[in-house]
Amino acid sequence: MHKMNSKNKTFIDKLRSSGLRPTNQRVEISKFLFNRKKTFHFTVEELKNSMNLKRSKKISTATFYNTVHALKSAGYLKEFSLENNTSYYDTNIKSHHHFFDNGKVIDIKSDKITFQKLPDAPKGKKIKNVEVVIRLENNN
Amino acid sequence: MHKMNSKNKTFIDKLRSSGLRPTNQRVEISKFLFNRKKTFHFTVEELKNSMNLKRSKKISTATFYNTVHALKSAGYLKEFSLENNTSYYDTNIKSHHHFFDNGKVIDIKSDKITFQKLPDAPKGKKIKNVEVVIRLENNN
DNA sequence: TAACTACTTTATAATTATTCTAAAGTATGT
DNA sequence: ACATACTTTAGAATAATTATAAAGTAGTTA
Ligand SMILES: [Mn+2]
Ligand SMILES: [Mn+2]
Ligand SMILES: [Zn+2]
Ligand SMILES: [Zn+2]
Repeated sequence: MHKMNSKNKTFIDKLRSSGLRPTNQRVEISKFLFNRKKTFHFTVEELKNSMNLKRSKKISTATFYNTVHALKSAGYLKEFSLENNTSYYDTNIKSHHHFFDNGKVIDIKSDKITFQKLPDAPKGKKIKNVEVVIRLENNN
Repeated sequence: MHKMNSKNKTFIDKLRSSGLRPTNQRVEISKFLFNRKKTFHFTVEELKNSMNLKRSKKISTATFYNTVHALKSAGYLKEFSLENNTSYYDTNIKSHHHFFDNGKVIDIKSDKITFQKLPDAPKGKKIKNVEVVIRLENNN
């Protein structure tokens, strides 16, 4: 028994177009991920904790993992890594750059960085994308 | 009871200067890591397997982890991440760039990439380093 | 609407990478 | 050679993730 407003329509389409039944859990997760103005960078554990905190009926860990993987396979999420052993996900699926500031991740739009010189791909290979990480530290 | 040639001297100094006693295990690992012409990128598990394969007396997993961490803390190794949840280490400790080609990592010297435009650091922050990953795919 | 079936969720077990623990072994100074 | 602090090691513990399989639900279809 759940209501459905026009806002949710988008997510339902996103899910259906990925061959995923728009179950309650999936719609809720999609809403949480995509219904925001700024890019969202997260781990599955963070996603689970922040969503389940507010819910009486918790969504299971497995469903968070399943849904994030499905959305990634469908091309709605991008995976990346910091230097620990946890997967991060990015709601910005376009090729782009990042500031890394002590575990905090900030997007840099692709056109904010341009190259003067870039190496050629080794023979038999071609460049798929070029992504830059700018690591930050505090002044002084 | 172990012999010691002049080749090992370097590694012993490296270890001593890091406050580490040059035990047999640490010297062997250092030799394996640093006694090569090209940069070496590896996971602890890979290191352990390739070294222990050739040895009758195996070095323990804990010692591989301990030694790699110690060498990293001493500044002789750099840690980085691909998009799985495993730590990689790099014997090239200078800031530099990489090609990523299906799990294979290739160094790009810093001066092979130069920038035309780079964003400013957010206020209160400064740039520590800028590293580029060029992802490759096969032609056609 | 009832029934059917394939897909989904979930609790729980398993796996992988890594770290911790504490006992036995070793390097270094005296 | 002795003492002592540092090291190695097997094995237990932890964290992130994936697998399993039983119970539940969505999208048909009758
Ligand atoms: Mn881990
Ligand atoms: Mn893992
Ligand atoms: Zn991003
Ligand atoms: Zn490198």
